[in-house]
Amino acid sequence: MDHPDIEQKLGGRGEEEQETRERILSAARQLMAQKGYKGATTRKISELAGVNEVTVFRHFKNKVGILTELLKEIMDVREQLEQGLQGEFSDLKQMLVSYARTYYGLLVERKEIFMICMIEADNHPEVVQMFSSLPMTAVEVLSNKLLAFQEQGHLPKVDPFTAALMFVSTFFYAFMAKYRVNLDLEMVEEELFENASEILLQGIKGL
Amino acid sequence: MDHPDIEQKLGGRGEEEQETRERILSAARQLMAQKGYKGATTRKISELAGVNEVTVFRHFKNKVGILTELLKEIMDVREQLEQGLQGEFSDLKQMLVSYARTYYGLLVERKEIFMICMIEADNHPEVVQMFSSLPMTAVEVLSNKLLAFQEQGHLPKVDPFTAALMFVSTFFYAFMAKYRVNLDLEMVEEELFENASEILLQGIKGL
DNA sequence: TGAAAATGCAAGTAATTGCTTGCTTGGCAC
DNA sequence: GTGCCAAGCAAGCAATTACTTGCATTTTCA
Repeated sequence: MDHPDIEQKLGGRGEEEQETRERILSAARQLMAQKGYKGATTRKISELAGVNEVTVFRHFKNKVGILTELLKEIMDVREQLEQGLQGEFSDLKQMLVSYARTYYGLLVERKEIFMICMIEADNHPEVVQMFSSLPMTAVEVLSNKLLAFQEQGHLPKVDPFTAALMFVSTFFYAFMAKYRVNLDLEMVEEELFENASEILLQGIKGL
Repeated sequence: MDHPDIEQKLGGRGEEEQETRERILSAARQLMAQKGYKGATTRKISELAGVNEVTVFRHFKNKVGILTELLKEIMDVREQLEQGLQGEFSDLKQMLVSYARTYYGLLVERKEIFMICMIEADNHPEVVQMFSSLPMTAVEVLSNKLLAFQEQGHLPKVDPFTAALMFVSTFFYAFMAKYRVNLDLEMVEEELFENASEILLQGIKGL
């Protein structure tokens, strides 16, 4: 038995095993995002996963073990963001729209984990470290790109950091409103990407 | 004894009493913001407040009683935001800077309560209602103001909602970064207000 | 089929948590 | 003084929580 964290699927079987483990993780992910770490009791997790509570402890050393496992899911954020900026774009606006899509998509895709991070920031130091990576990474990556544009003479002298911050914040806010506060923004996401990109480029005073 | 929520300071004394009550509230505010509602145990609250645990229950019916009391502190947000837009401004930029100051100041002033709301959104329905007021109210208020400007012909046809969302998000993000994730933005707030207002108006492509 | 591995079930444990009760103490007003 | 009221103190209580142990049962694969 021990802790099968190491063995992946060595023997013939391992599918069922991963299935159970995955169900536990999924239940924990959902509950912790909703109720917080403390609110997600091991009993509730096991019930939602449809397994006995003991099984949870057979798969994970303890409750924090589950959390740390979940946290691994946001490790590769920076890479993904940078990758989203690799391609060639017809113009600056297309790049911004694309970046918005990537970032917002990333948030939605892992909404539970991000919620957990938001909620548990102060309680688990590991979380802070992991979490701080995302919001500022997103700003940094875009900021650097804008700076590059600027140095090529394609942009006048505005503060690229502030610009990046404004842009990224917008989608974070929209994300939070929709998935945390359950507010309807009354706006299609794609439309928001377009509008925000336009405004960031031209300003509201227009040309 | 009962619950002195009603009696304010009728008799001669009542100062000491309010003092204790205030210390309890303050401790709870701090702890709940840090550790969440569950993490802020009544024992920890009493310790931080420097009173006996029983005293807590002499002042509040139960633990939720403390929370609901704290939540009252964000009821008047809309008014304050609208008030901040009442005065006369020399130009649009000054108005934006002023609005940014008001909004950000509001967040900082009541950071603990807002943190509690963020954390506890799903667990306490009353919280959701209270909380949803702020973020979208801030957007709405500004959005309406921009719309008015637009109707007066002072602004071209951009989506005022998106513009307001971008603007408000920026300071919310900055606030979260500083007070939740403890990230240093390496930027003076006042400078951020200026830069963001400039960008919102002119865009990064400049005139 | 048969051994091994994974899961279920029953029960329990020590710690924590929200909250109560009964009693004492100390300060203020009359 | 005397009576009142807030607060402290000691103790406890019932529920919950993370986690364990021992054993029976099922599933899987060779």
